[in-house]
Amino acid sequence: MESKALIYYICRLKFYVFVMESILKEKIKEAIKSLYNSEVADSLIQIQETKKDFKGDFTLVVFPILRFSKNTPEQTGIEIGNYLIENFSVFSEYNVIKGFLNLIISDSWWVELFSKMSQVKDHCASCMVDNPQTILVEYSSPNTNKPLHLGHIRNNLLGYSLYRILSTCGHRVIKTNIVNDRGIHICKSMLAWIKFGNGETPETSGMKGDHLVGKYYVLFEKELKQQSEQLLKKGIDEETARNSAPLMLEAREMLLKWEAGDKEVFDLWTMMNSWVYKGFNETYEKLGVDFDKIYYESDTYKYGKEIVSKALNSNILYKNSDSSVWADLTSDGLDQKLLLRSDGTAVYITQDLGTACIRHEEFNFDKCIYVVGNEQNYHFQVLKAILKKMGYQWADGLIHFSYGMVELPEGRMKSREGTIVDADDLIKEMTDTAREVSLELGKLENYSNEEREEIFRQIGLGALKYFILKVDPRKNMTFNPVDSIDFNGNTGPFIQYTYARIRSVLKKATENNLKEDLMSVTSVKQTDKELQLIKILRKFPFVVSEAAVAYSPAIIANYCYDLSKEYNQFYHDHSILSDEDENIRSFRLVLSRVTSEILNSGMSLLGIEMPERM
RNA sequence: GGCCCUAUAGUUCAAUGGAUAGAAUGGAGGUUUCCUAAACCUUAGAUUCAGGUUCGAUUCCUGGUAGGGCUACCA
Repeated sequence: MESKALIYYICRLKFYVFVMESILKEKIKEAIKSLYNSEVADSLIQIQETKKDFKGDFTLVVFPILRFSKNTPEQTGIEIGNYLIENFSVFSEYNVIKGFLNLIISDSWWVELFSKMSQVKDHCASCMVDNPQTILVEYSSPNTNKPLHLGHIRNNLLGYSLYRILSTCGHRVIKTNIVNDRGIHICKSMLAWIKFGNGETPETSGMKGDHLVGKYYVLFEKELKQQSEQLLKKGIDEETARNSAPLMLEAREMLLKWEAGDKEVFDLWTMMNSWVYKGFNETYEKLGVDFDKIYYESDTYKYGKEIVSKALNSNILYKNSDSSVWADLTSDGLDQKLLLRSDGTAVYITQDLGTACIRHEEFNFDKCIYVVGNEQNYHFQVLKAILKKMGYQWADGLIHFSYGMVELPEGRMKSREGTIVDADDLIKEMTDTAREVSLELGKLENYSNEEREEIFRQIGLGALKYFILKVDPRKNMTFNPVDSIDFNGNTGPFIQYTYARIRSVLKKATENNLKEDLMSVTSVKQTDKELQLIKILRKFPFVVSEAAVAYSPAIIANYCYDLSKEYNQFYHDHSILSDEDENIRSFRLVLSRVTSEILNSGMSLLGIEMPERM
C-alpha cells in the first residue's frame, strides 16, 4: 500500500488533468508572471474549494505567493484577483479575506458544463486511466472450518467494491479468492465429526453446510479444552497441555495423513468441504459478490513447497538441525521465518508463496491486491520480502490492502464468548428490519409480495453495505447493531430513498408527457441551490478517480451522501413538475435525472442496488 | 520486552499544512390541503496531554497517557 503522502500526491497530479483546475492553475501562474515577473513552482499554487461560509468557488491560498509579491496578503490577493477578472472571462468576481483569494466562476460556465454533462451517457467515462493495468484483487479468503462472519463481510464488500472502482477506471481486474481449505483447523472439524457426528449431514440436520462443519469445529475446541484442563491439574503448563492433549495429537496425525494422501481422510475432507462450499456460495450470492478465479490452498501449497525446496537448494533459505526450513530476513529488518515444519508439512505462508507465483504465471499481473485485515501486516511484509529474496521482481506489485478490524460496542468479536456476528444471520436481520420499517411506514401497499420482498432485500443490504463501506477502510470500525439498522441520516436507505423519489418524479413526468428539452438548461436562470447541485454533480469523476488511487470506497460513499443531502434540500424547496414555467420544469427534470444517474453509478461502485421505489 | 497502528461532540463517522473543525445519531424545538415526512429547517455539543517545526498544525516531528494489533513448527 502506498503511503498516504504519495496517494495525495498522485491525486493532485490527476486532478489537474481536469478542466477547471488546470485552467485555474495556468491562469494564476500567468498572473504571477505578469505581475511579479516570477516563475512559480506548481506546489506553491494551492487551490482548494471555497469553504461553504465564504462566497466563491475556488480559493487561492495567497501566503506562499508573498515571497514573489513582497506585499501584504490582502494586496497580493487583490492584485491577482484583478488580473484574473480583467484577462479571463470565466471569472466573474473575487473577494479577499485574510490570506485567501476567493474566485467566483461565472454561472454561465457552470451551466455550460452541466449542459454537457447532461448529454453524457456514462458519467465515469472521464475516469479512464491512460495506462490500464492487469490487477488481481484477492478477497474473502475464508477458512473452511467455520461459516463467514461480520469480518468477512467487510472484507468481501471492500474487495468487490475495489473491483468495481478499478475496472470502471479502465483496469483489467480479476477477482480472486484463496480458500484456506487445508491445515490443522479443518482436521479439527473432521475429527470431531468422526468422533461425535454420527454421520450427520446438511441434509439430515437441515443445517447449512458451512454452519454444520463450524458446529464440529466448536465441539472440537470444547472437548480439547476439557482434556487440557485435566492435564493442567497434573501441573502441566497451559501451552504444553493443549499441545499434548490426545485430541490435538490425533488432529496432527490426521494432518500428516492428509498430506500423505491417505484415501479415507481425503474422502472425508472432500465431502465436508463440499458442504462448506455450498454454504459459502449461498452467502456470497446473497451478498452480491463473486469471483473470476478461485484458488485452493490444497492445490497451491504444493507449488509453495516446490519453490521453497528450489530456494533451499540455491542456499537462499536454510535448514535447521531438526530439518525445518527457514528464511533469514534479518537483513530486511525482519526475523527468521519458518517455511516448512520439521515434519516437512507446509505452513500458512508456504501456500501464499505458491499462490503468488501461480497467479503471476497465469495472469502476469501488474498488481496483486490482497484484501486482508491489518492483523496480517507483518505476514505480508514477510511474504514480499521472501519473494524478493527468491528473485521474483514482480513481488513489488504485491499490495496488502490492509483494512481495519470490525469491533462490537463491547469490544472484539470472540468465538469463545460467542460474540461472533454470523454473516447469514446479519443479512437476514437487515432484510427483516427493512420489512418491518417499511410496513410500519405503510409503504408499498399496492405492490405484490415478490416486488416488496425484492425491495426489502435491496434496502436491508443497502443499509448493511453502506454502513460498512462509508468508513475509511484503513481504520478499525465499530459495528453497533442498533445503529446499523437505523435507516435515517447518513445511511444507505437515505440515499436509496433520494433515488427512489427522483425515479418517481421522472416516471410521473413520462406519464404526463413532460419531456426534457436540453435547451432549457442554458435558457433558464438557476437558483443558488440549483447551481450548488450542479457544482457537486460535477465532482463525481474526481471522486471516483480519487477512490481508485486511494483504494477507498468510503470516498464514494460519502460523496453519494453529500449529493443526496444536497438534492433533498433542492427537492424540498423547489417544485419540479408543477412549476409554471415550461423551461424551468424541463431544466429541473434534467437536473433530477442526472442526479439519479450519478447516485446510481456511485452506489453501484459500492455494490449497492437502488430500488425504483421504496 | 521489541515492532506497528489508532486517539475528533454523549455515540458513530468526515476534514490536501490553511479561514469560524463538517455530518449523522441521541437531546430540545419546528415544517405536510403541494412531485414519497425513510424528508426538510432551527438549536446546544469535540481535536487525549506536553513540547517542537511553520506565517499558519486535527493534519508533520519528539515524548507521555490510553486502546488495539503483530511478535506460533496457528491460519
